[in-house]
Amino acid sequence: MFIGEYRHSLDTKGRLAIPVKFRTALERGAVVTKGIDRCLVLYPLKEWNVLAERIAQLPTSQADTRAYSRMTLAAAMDVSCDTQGRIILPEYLRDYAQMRKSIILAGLYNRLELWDDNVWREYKTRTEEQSGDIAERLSTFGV
Amino acid sequence: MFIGEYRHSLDTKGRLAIPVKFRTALERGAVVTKGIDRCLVLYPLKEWNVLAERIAQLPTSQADTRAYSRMTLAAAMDVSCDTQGRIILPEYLRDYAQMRKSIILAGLYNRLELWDDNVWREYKTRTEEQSGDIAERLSTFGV
DNA sequence: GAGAAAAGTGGGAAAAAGTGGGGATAACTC
DNA sequence: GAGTTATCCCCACTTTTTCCCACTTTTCTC
Repeated sequence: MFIGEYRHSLDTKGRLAIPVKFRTALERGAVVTKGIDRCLVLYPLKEWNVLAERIAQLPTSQADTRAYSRMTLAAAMDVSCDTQGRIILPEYLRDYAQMRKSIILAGLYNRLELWDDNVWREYKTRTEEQSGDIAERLSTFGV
Repeated sequence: MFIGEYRHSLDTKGRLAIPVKFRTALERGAVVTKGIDRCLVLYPLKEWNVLAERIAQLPTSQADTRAYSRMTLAAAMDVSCDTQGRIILPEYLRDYAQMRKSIILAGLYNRLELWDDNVWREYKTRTEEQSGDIAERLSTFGV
């Protein structure tokens, strides 16, 4: 399971090293896609398949669901670690997540989130200020 | 299954290279036709047959379904990869999708969508603005 | 805290993928 | 049936990707 925060750097070829701990969980294949709040999400293939299957079932007749499947499925890209344990992030995903050089890898149990360092810091300061309010609202979910 | 976004270019002969990953899925035959939102859709023959069968069942009494079957069935053209892994897009389809040189191939699980680069970018900016609303409405589908 | 091992980073070279165009063959026209 | 047009095949070039080696930094061990 993925937990913890790591900072690695993106090289000029768009490669990102995966922490060793996580490599075995991804060696049977993985998929990166867009996440909410300008981050990327990396799923092990098994996790991804569940998600993709559900999205593929959505009707193409409605503009909403068409847009949603285009954004999630077309944005997804299957990746695998090279012999050095790195994955390649396609340009269109790096653009979306405003990635420069310093990248944060955040473990979220069944998935890894990838953030540009700056975006991550901004997000953190923004949410930490509101952490009290957020906690309040979470009570609905039994947390 | 098709996922990911690829940018390839259309040459003067109307040929478009298919990403290597996808070629095996299409080597038993494929069909291109008009899609909604000014894009083209490329189906492996098997997927196409399912769709065609379903369209053929639609009632001819309603103007909507008549228009839809005409658009999809009459516009359809069967294509196959040449020895370089390219397909030829007929002129009337290129015109419909306003295709110039730079083309986006978007994997959507059971099919590939083909977009002119400009149209794709426009569509994306338009939908990204509304992405919050879309997510809200999608909750209806349990996503 | 020094040395060894492991993890992460960078770049050059080989291989693969994508692109462009010439020319042979087939089809179509008058 | 000759000429024109379109289609397909093949070759050659360019760009991108992948593989591999080497270096740096961090972590661990004694």
